[in-house]
Parts: sequence; structure tokens; C-alpha cells
Amino acid sequence: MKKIDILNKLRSSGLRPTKQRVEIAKFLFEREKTFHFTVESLNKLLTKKSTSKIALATIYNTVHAFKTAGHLNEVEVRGNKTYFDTNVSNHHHFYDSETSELIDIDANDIIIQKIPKAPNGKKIKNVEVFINLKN
Amino acid sequence: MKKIDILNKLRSSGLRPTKQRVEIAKFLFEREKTFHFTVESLNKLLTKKSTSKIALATIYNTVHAFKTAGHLNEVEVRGNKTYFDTNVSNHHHFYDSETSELIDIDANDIIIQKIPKAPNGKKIKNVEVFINLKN
DNA sequence: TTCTAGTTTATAATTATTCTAAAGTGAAAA
DNA sequence: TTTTCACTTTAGAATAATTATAAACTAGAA
Ligand SMILES: [Mn+2]
Ligand SMILES: [Mn+2]
Ligand SMILES: [Zn+2]
Ligand SMILES: [Zn+2]
Repeated sequence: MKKIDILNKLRSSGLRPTKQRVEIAKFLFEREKTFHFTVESLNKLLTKKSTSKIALATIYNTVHAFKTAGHLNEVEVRGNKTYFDTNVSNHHHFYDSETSELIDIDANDIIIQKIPKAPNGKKIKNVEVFINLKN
Repeated sequence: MKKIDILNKLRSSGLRPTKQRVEIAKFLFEREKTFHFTVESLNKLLTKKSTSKIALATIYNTVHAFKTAGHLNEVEVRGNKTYFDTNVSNHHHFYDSETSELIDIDANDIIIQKIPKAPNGKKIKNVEVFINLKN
């Protein structure tokens, strides 16, 4: 994903491409593989990588703006911190609690044969599979 | 589960059956169906039910002690609070984000036909399925 | 009954996150 | 190009969940 696409991505979701947003978006979206992160880890990586310091509040603001725009997903991981995922398509995860590392599993790599029907007036929105790992 | 069993349950896991622990254990374990809760919700319910007030710190201590002893499981739910589950067997969940309600799914009610193999030197510890509900 | 390690408790501390409100800025309009 | 202003960034305060502290209490062994 090139810079022009980043600008389009931001503008088309009603987000002004400010210096900070572009820098964060480039860091998050200009990569081949999925990136899983917490605000803390993102902050550290950005601080290390870049010269210009971005306020922590801005990172929170930006991550939430990207999530609301559908460019990031929140992943539920045991623990206190909130995890985000640059892979916004429907998929599953391996989770290694030793390293707190998430690994993507393509939706097609898990096939569920039998599933219970949703209760009362409810419908199934989506199904998430977590595979916890050990050594 | 009767009172004597509660006492055994505590003692056999190295926990002194104090007044507070017995009261909390009775509240949590003397019921037919699985109970999912947060420390906050448990605290409210205990306050309503009982005459003797239990300190919030004691509820945290006790829930952690029960979890460590294997009498409670922690369930990962989106949001800030930590959820606990009296069902410590391997099972799955429906999750209704409208009501923040968890509903158990028996392990046998979900059959996974295809699953990827664990990465590098890792093994699969367990598989958890979350079915998110909508109206 | 005495004794003590384990437990409870009020309160302080910590940690992740959100709020606030003042200063800064992208970009539309003049 | 300059003006203008709604949107954005920011430092710091506030909040909320959880954990730590340390003094008072107690289960139960001796
Ligand atoms: Mn979490
Ligand atoms: Mn959670
Ligand atoms: Zn992912
Ligand atoms: Zn459950």
C-alpha cells in the first residue's frame, strides 16, 4: 500500500490525513503481513522508528478512529491490554500465551461441521476460533 | 453442591474455609447452571443477598484463589472487565454484545472438521469457539 | 487455651484508558 | 494567497479496574 493509497484510505473514511495519522497509517498498513499490536507496543515501535514524537493520546485517538472506520479490528486476548489487528477480514487466531503472540489463521483453514443454533430471537453474527498454544 | 462439599472443595485445594470464602463459594457453586460474572457483578449480588459485607479486596482475592485452584475459569470477553466462569470444563460460548451475556455451549455441540497444525515447536493446548450474536 | 500462618480489610498505588480544554492545522472559501 | 474554522493534537487531569500494603483478625494445630 503506497502513500497515495494511504491518503485515499484516510480521506475516503472522513479522516483528515494529518501528519500523525499518515505516519501511523503507513506504519500499520504498508506491510505484507497482518500486524497485531497494543497501543503500548505501537507507541514504542513508533517512538523507535520515527524522529517526530506522537503523543500517546493521539495514538489512542488514531487507533480508535481507524477502528471505527473499519481499518482495524479489536481482538480479544486474555489480559489487561486491548489488542488490535490490521487484518479486518473474518479470520481466526493461534494464541501463544508464553509470548503473548497472535498468529492469523485464514477463515478457510478452519471448517466447523456442527454448530448449535442461536438462542431465542438471536442470530449468529460471526464465529471466532481461538487456538491456544503450548510448548 | 452442599455445604460439606463446599468445605471439602476448599480444604482439598489448600484454602481455609473462612466465613467469606464459604459464603462466596456457596453463592458461586451451589447452583444448577453455569454462572458467568465479573468481580463487580459478583460484588453487587453478594451485597444484595447477604447481610455481612465482604470487602471488595476479599472478593478479588477469593476469585483469584478459586481460579488458581481450578474452580473458576477466566473467559475472554471484549471490554475492560474480566469475566469468570463456574464451568471449568472445556466448552464454548455464545456472546451477546447487546446484553454482555455469555451462554455456554457444550464441547460436543461444536465439531471442528478441519484445523491447521500448530506452528514450529508448538502444540495445541485447547480450542475455544466464540459465537457472537446479533438481533 | 495459646500461638501463628494464613486471611481479611481499608486504603493507597498502579495501570490502561478516556476526558479536557488549550494550542495547532488542513483545506475550503474568499 | 490569505483567511477562517471545524477538526486535530497534545499535556495533563480524571476515571476505572485491579493489585499492593500493612495492620487487625482468625482457623485450627498444638
Ligand atoms: Mn483482553
Ligand atoms: Mn476482556
Ligand atoms: Zn489477526
Ligand atoms: Zn462458560
